[in-house]
Amino acid sequence: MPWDLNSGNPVFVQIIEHLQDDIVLGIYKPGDKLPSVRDLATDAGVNPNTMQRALSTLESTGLVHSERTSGRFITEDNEMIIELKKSLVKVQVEQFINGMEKYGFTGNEILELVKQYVKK
Amino acid sequence: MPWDLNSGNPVFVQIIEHLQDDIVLGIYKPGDKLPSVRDLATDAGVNPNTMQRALSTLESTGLVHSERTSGRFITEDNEMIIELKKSLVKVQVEQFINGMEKYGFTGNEILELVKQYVKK
DNA sequence: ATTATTGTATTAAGTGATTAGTACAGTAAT
DNA sequence: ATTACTGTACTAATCACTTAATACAATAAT
Repeated sequence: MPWDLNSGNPVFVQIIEHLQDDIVLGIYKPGDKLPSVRDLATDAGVNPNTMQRALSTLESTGLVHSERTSGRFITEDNEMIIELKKSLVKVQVEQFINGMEKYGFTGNEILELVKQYVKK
Repeated sequence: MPWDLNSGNPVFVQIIEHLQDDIVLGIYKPGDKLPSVRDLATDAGVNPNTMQRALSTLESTGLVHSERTSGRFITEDNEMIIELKKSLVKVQVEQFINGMEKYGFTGNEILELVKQYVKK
């Protein structure tokens, strides 16, 4: 049985995740105009091509859209953003629990662990 | 401020993680002989060179060691394995909680979320 | 009108990871 | 002794990602 070897994280993917987080966290709000590709690239410390790739890929999800020459904007669909957050949280929690169960921890043991680490 | 863009996961790194998990889970026990580089490569579905790279890298941690021509073996130091497991668990829990807190969840909310997902 | 800014497109080069193929020397099994 | 297996070494080719540099057309700002 082949192992699972599909967690490569290229920079442009990490950029997408970063932008998704910013949107979900409300740093960018529905309808907001994003900084230009070039400015974002400078902020992130990456090549404009890489930022362009991240943005145009992110675009295919509908979360952002570009107005050819006036800029790029966050979706006005607040429900989409809320759903994205739910989805991101769900994935993160499930991955965590799966990982812990793989190590042999029971549900209660996982809860105890989280309790311990939360109190710091 | 530059973004944090350092989570690339090449295959040989994922192999290391996979092997660490197998050791921590007791699939390989202290002193056990590992399958040959070529067999492991076939198992994993990767090139022998890639497996060799993963193994020789893992070697530098002391978790495994090679006897030139007779094979490669898991450390007999059981304490090292226990410590590795603790460390892996700690990293996973902390990363999870940090991620959740970034999304604005409080300690109690995180616990509630875990509780929900654990019961499935 | 002129200028700056926008997203987008294109070509080229460089880098790291991976695969492929081959080879060598030492040990184990027979 | 012979054979098979072991880790290891080496070169070459390929691929995806990234960077670099440049260019174009449409809009915004002046």
